[in-house]
Amino acid sequence: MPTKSPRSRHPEGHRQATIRDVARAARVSVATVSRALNDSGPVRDDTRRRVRDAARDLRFTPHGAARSLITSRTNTLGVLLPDLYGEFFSEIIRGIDREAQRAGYQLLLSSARNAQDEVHGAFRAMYGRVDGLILMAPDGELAEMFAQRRDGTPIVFINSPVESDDACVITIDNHGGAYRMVKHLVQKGRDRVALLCGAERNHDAMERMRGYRDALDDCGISRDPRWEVPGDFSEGSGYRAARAVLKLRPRANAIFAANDAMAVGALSALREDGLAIPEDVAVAGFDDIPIARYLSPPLSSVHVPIAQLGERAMGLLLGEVATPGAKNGHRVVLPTTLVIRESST
Amino acid sequence: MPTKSPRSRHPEGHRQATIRDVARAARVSVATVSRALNDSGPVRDDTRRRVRDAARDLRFTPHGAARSLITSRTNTLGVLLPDLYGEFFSEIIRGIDREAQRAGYQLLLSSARNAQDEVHGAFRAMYGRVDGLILMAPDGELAEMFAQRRDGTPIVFINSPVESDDACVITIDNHGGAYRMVKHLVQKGRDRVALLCGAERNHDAMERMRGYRDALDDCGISRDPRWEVPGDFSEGSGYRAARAVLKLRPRANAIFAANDAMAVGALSALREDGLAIPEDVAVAGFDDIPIARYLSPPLSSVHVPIAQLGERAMGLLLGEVATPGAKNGHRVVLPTTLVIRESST
DNA sequence: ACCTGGGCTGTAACCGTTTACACCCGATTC
DNA sequence: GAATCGGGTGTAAACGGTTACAGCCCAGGT
Repeated sequence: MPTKSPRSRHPEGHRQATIRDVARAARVSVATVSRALNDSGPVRDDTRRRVRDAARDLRFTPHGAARSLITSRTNTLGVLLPDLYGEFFSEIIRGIDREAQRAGYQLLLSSARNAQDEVHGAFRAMYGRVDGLILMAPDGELAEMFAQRRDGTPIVFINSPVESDDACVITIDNHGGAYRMVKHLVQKGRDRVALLCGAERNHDAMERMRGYRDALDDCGISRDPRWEVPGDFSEGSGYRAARAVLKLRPRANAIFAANDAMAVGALSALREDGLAIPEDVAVAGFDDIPIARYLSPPLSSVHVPIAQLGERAMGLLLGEVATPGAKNGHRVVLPTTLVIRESST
Repeated sequence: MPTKSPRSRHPEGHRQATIRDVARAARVSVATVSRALNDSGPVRDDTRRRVRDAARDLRFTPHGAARSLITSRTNTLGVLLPDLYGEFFSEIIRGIDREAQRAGYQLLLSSARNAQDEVHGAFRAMYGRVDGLILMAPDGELAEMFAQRRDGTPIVFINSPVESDDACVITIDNHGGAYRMVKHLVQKGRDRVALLCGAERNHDAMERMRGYRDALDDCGISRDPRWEVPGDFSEGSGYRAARAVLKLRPRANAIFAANDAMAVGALSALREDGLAIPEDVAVAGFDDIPIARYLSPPLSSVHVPIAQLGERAMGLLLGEVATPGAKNGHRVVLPTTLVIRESST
């Protein structure tokens, strides 16, 4: 006959032990258990031992939600990215995770295409489960909207065009990188440089385009708008964009892709047409994702310290979380460097 | 003079509104607010409207931890991976995320090299914040240890060698894939096939090696232990392993890498030595990560539906979470298929 | 006129922790 | 020997939601 006790034990399998169970087993109060396990107050040595043993025997694991409800700390940080596809995001997550792990934090991950309601939904779902948030929103409008928020949650923006100067935002030198890469191509004697553009309404893409244009202008090379072909940062779009470029006459003798994924697509389009790289067409990308050096030919690219970008963002966030009052708006711009490999020599 | 009220308002900036604030503003009880916002009970239309308006005005966001404490549902699932580096993990996370998003779940992500205490630590930190867990532990001992656990949390194992038949585990056909790939190489006339091994104590790596050996044996080709060179699944180790292979005489005329990352490293080693692929040495990998087709030459590989692996795992977990009692041990083995590209033609 | 029933609402218990506060008690100080 | 002190412990109030339960009110049936 089943007991009527509200806490019938082991209805089937084991119920997770609570702090009360441990207290009962160690013949002390819950307060003492808490103090003993967290070293948060005076406890006699033998009491502590009794508590620890009981906790071990019962396999006690403190309930995370309960703990954070009262302490209002979750030891978790949210990460909200526009996408999860490809090596760029993989690397940035890795950097974020590495730094978070070092500081003993967990990661609550979400991806949301830049649709506003999706991002807001994700944000709502995270409230009360995170101490802070890393947000990557290359879409300006969205980023600014979050920068306006004035609830307590610290936010660090990655690659987001936010103006508010009390916001924490970390970006990379898109313009400078693109500018120098295009100049390099020109110096190598290329005078017809095509650009495979990144996604629309994307701040990084726009900055890179600006760098491309400025470089050509400064070199006194006339630009041809037909050579700025649209893309969306994916391999497939790079492939298609390159195909489009190759149809134009006179043929371009260099292709600058707004990111490496598109450059990869471009490489395979060129190979299909039997064009020699870099002899017929030089190719360069942006991001310097890990495999860039392993492509053939190895891909010249604007090096972005991707993992470091993640680490620094997390570092900023950790600082923000530690000093809640300090509304210290930080702005960090990571430099980009040229990595010249065979694809543009 | 500062008020002594325990709930002094807006000490600086805004405090997040709680359900009590909404109740006060709408002149109803908290119970009614909860019912109105969650549609979880009868509420008069105009009351509901008042509540909704108040919630909107106050920017009320329910506190996740508080909610899950009482409902004992978190709408979050844990993901514990051995590493985060490279396209394989990136893809699997993407698959997991896609399925989780569809079902309205969040993801709590952790990576822990297979050190036992790290994994246990991550697990402890997740308790009370997740409804279930996806665990990838190619290390047998560790996986088995978790399979033994009998607390309530549903766990789904990916690519883990767990025997217990009431566990949920999803794997891929490592042996069959490797076997068929090696047979393919032999059919192309390669009689000296080297193997770049994966990480030690790794179940996938061992299965792939078994497939390699069985295939050679079945083809009546004598195996040379020197041609099984150690690696650890990274590009760098693939590069070094390939270098080691090339030192051996007679020279191998095919290299089968235990995963694509190592194959990428091998390709660049071969290129450095000026060897023609596939004429001098054929190369094949395992996983068929997205960039495999964009390498040059495009890489033959054993196709693994990586994203699908993640999706299916999440699907299994969602089922498990939905029906807590059903201790239905599931075992799914996803088939692998050969994708032959130029690197082995 | 009374009972019944159902729609709407409020009160309060509960989830599992942490922690302010009070208490007890033995040792030290004057 | 009283007062003080401080280490060790327990009691109970939080934290912010959900929900069982009870009460209220009013329509409808007898």
